[in-house]
Amino acid sequence: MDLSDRKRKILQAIIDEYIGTAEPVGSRAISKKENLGLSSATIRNEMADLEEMGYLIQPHTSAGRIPSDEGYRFYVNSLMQKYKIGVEAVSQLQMILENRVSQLEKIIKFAGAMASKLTDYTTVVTAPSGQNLEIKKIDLVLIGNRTVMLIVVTQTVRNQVMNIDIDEEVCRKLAVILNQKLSGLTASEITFDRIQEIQREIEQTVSLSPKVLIDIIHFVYDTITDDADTEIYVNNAKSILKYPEYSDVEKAGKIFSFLEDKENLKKLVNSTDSSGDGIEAKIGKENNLEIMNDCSLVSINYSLGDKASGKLAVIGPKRMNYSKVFASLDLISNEIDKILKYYISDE
Amino acid sequence: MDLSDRKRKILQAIIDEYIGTAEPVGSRAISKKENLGLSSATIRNEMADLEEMGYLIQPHTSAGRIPSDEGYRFYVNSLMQKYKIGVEAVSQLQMILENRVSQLEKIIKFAGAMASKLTDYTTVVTAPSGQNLEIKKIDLVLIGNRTVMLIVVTQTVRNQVMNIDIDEEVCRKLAVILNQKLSGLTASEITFDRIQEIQREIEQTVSLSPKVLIDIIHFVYDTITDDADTEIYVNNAKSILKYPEYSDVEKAGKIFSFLEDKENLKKLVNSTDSSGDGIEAKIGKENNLEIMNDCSLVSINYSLGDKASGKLAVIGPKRMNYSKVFASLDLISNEIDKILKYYISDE
DNA sequence: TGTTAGCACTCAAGGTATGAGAGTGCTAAC
DNA sequence: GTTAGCACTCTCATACCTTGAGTGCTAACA
Repeated sequence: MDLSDRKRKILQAIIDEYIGTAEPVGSRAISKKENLGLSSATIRNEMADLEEMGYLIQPHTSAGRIPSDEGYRFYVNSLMQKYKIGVEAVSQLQMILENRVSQLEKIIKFAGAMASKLTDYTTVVTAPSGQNLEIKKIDLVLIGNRTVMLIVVTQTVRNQVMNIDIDEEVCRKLAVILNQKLSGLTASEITFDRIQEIQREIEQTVSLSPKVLIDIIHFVYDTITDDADTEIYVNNAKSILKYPEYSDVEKAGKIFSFLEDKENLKKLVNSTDSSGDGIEAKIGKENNLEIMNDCSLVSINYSLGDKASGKLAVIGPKRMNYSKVFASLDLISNEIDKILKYYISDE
Repeated sequence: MDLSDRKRKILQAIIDEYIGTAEPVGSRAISKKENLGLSSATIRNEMADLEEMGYLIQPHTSAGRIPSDEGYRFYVNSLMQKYKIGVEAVSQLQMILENRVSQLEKIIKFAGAMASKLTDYTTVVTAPSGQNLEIKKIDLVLIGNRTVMLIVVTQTVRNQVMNIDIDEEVCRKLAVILNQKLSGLTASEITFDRIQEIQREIEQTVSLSPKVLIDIIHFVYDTITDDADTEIYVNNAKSILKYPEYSDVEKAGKIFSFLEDKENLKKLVNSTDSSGDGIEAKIGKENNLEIMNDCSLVSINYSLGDKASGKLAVIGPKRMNYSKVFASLDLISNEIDKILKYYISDE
């Protein structure tokens, strides 16, 4: 299955060209542009071979060739040139980040925005699950008549509201117990057993009707362990409309619907490999999703030390500038890692 | 400037028709559909009059007429029929809301989602400014080495992070003082003078380097008064692509860019009347914004008692179904008001 | 005086033919 | 193994024509 050096060069030239123009590329164009010293006829023969091998597709007899999914795959794996991001961009990114040590969420949103700015494609970024973040503090605040807000502080803040009939005094006592028992743990370490232990402790200290107590216990447990609404942020969705492959409004609309459907988007993004710290590209059908057949998803994991991790991904046309996207994601994820490591360090 | 009854009926019929079809409507169509007992020739004469008066426009000589901005305006002010929302939809909305008394943010997001579901247009919803919400509690939590998070609880939670070198003990003391001095107030009541008063109090109780103290004071003041990032949520942006007036990808792209540009979107939405509790429609050029020339913005204020208010708005083609949009916004804002009133009541 | 039928006219939209251009595959010669 | 040359194919843009919807005007009618 390996290709002659000449075939590789030709395939690379075709894909590079196609990425730029979105037009099928012909033999003449290649023989002119590249200085391979070959005539178009020779290139034609090679192209016919490459097509037979499955790397190229001919939309119709008298058109040039475009890369197949396999062609892109080969390109990404073996042919692609390394893209070098300009020094100005890098130092600008670093500068902004340094002045922006702030909430986790802001950093994450910023990462997405930055990626879409560098690549000019749509980006998707998910917040870390929070299940592995240490609970710094828990608070219970009365914010209205019969309305209590539970606030869980980790690197970020999660809050939830419940209607229940308790007074400020009780609130305070409950908060003290919850803090004693839970702070320092991570959400994933908190089992329902542990919470029930707390329930017994509360029974001894505070006088509450059993129903209210049970409600509170469930409330606390749910709030802490609920991971359903890990956020997912989409940036620059409109860039989709820039690419000729979506000039069909019908098609564009479908992609937009998909990008607004956070649940399925999460599924897609989470279907990428979560273990490594490398970049993963899923090209067209590799995504196993009808709507992504004409798109590629390039993703990278960023991490908060060893505690939790999220994903930063780019969604774009299959003929995206992979090398630029790879370089951008790599850069951002590295810089963000640095910041986050500093930001959550405990010593 | 008043119109004969017949002209009104004809104008109404034309706009109703155009709202449905997005095609210029001709005299024959009107004379057939409406049972006015008039021939197309008569209608034609009336239409010529209406055009002269500025209510209608003829895209080209041999086409039917479409409403002008003034035509829509007249329609909205005087002609429009009341739309009745189905009982099922209403009771469904009420049911969901009742089971969903939860954070302010969630309610707001839900309002936007619901409006876009009812109308099938793009909706925009802004959170209340927070400046008039009472501070329930303030907390200061150490979340990492030299990293402090300030948490301000009102009906909602705002948090901000700062790098500063203090220990847990100091944190706690500061939190106590801040709570004593600030809880119960609204952000708008907090002046820098007042904060400086607190600064003096801190100086007496806690030993801190002057620089750190000043940093903290600024940090607190900024976090509380910062209103820059009041959120704005966009729903169902993709619906734009459904309407033939945006089948031009170019045009659609511009609208999308605009919808992603939160700052300018806020400006647009906030340019609507904020005092009343009625519905306001801005049609085409009335928005004073190039990009909105072919769109209408219909908005309503919702309120949290008398304390703060936000906006719920629909953005759609000028030929939107105004009467349905009006009814939907009215319904949702009413229901949300009810819930919020209950939710923030203090007694 | 208001309404209507009739007719000539206009214009956009859609279908068809045509030609140019890009690109291919194949063959034969180098 | 490489290349020049040629016939062939297919898309795209253009021009042209037809069709149909709709108008404005005029003259006749109630």
